[in-house]
Amino acid sequence: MGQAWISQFKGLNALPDELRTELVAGSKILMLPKGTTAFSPGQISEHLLLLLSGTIRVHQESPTGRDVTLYRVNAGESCVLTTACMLAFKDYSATGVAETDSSAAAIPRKLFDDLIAKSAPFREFVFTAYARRMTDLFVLIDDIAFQRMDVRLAARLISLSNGNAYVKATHNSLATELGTAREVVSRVLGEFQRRDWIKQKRGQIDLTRTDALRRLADTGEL
Amino acid sequence: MGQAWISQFKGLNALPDELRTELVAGSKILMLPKGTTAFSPGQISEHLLLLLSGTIRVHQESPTGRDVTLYRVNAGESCVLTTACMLAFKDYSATGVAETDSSAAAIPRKLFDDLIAKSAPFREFVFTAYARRMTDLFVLIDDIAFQRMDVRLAARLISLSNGNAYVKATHNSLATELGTAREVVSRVLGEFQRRDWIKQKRGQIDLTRTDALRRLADTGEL
DNA sequence: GTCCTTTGGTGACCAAGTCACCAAATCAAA
DNA sequence: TTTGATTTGGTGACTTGGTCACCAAAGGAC
Repeated sequence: MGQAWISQFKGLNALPDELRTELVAGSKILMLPKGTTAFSPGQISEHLLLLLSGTIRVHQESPTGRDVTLYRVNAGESCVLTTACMLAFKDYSATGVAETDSSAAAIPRKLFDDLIAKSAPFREFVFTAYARRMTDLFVLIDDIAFQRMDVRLAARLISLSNGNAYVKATHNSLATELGTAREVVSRVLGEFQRRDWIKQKRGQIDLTRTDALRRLADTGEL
Repeated sequence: MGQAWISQFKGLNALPDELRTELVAGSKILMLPKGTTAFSPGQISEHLLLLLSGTIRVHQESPTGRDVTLYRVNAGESCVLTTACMLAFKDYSATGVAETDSSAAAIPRKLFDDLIAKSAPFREFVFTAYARRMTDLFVLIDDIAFQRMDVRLAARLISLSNGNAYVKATHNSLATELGTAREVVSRVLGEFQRRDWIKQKRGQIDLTRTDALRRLADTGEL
């Protein structure tokens, strides 16, 4: 496997070769089988994770016992939430769980700090990741506060389908995705099925009219 | 006024004297009269703002035309949202407006970048601020998604009162605070008044039973 | 005073969240 | 392979929150 992984991160292209080598040499490859907790509240993180394959779902458990998905980290992205804690010695309140078998390059705190100090392109890489996540959170807030559930669910089905004609998910997991209740998901899916936009199976939803779902997601109509 | 301002930021105490001097010398004091926009989407920010006095309300206007308060920046805090954009050249989607007459030290991008490179304590200062804001956003998401309106409104009234027995706000501005509709605020305030917890005047709310409000805010009961 | 704008009140209605169930599918252990 | 437990999904009644369409009172400008 060697050094190939670093080329996945276009933000790191701008790094001079010597730093790229240093980065690859100083970090470890981590395997995260599906379901592994990549980070969680309370444990202070000693690494910045750069996700090489798979996806990590970052979610938050509410004091009230419920759960929302905050965002996903995809292959080629960094898990920047932990860096704030790495340098600030504070703990965060969100949990990251590998949603599929995943692998990541783990950059130790010391190396991370060195690179931040030494390299402007690396700084830009890190701050871009921050900006990206903040923006994701703003969009999420807007969605939760102002968007109708059917619109949000349609959008989420499309995004979870990854271009396939089906989504593997239970009503419960979709409810967690959107921070709502299972019954609400059941109702909305029932309505989608009544319109023949989807077909429901146990633990799976087949999308038969992606166009209609997309239209609802985009325009909020029909 | 001289160099005194820097002592307001305890995160900057750890900086060596020479960097403190450099920081003070290289930044400008900015006056932000009430209502001034400190930053807004589209305009690329060239400074990191350290708020010396007053408060800045950071809010987001939704595509749907509505508005939520994301968080407030108080005196002694930094307005870290803009830094992500400063270094990442991306624009954010939130607006910061001075809520009272305010003043801030503005650190130019180049100096900010220099300090990040040179000083570990400065890095810690910046990343701590990030961690703090991210946490604020997580709490907000949780609130919007899972908390009842009466509980949220009671909490907000207490926090906006700043220990006084009144809050200067219209139903409309409170609705924006919480990302809800004016009618909802009117209803809940009506209920509070019926219980003699508050007295409503035009543009102002007198808190007569802070204890009851606090109890509702804390426990979600009564 | 007379407008006009801002602020607040209200009822009817729709959407979303909660509660309390139940039924079917699946899985594991006996 | 049968049985029992668990997971998943369906549903109706009810509460809370958001929207719509008004209207009325208060305060400022002229």
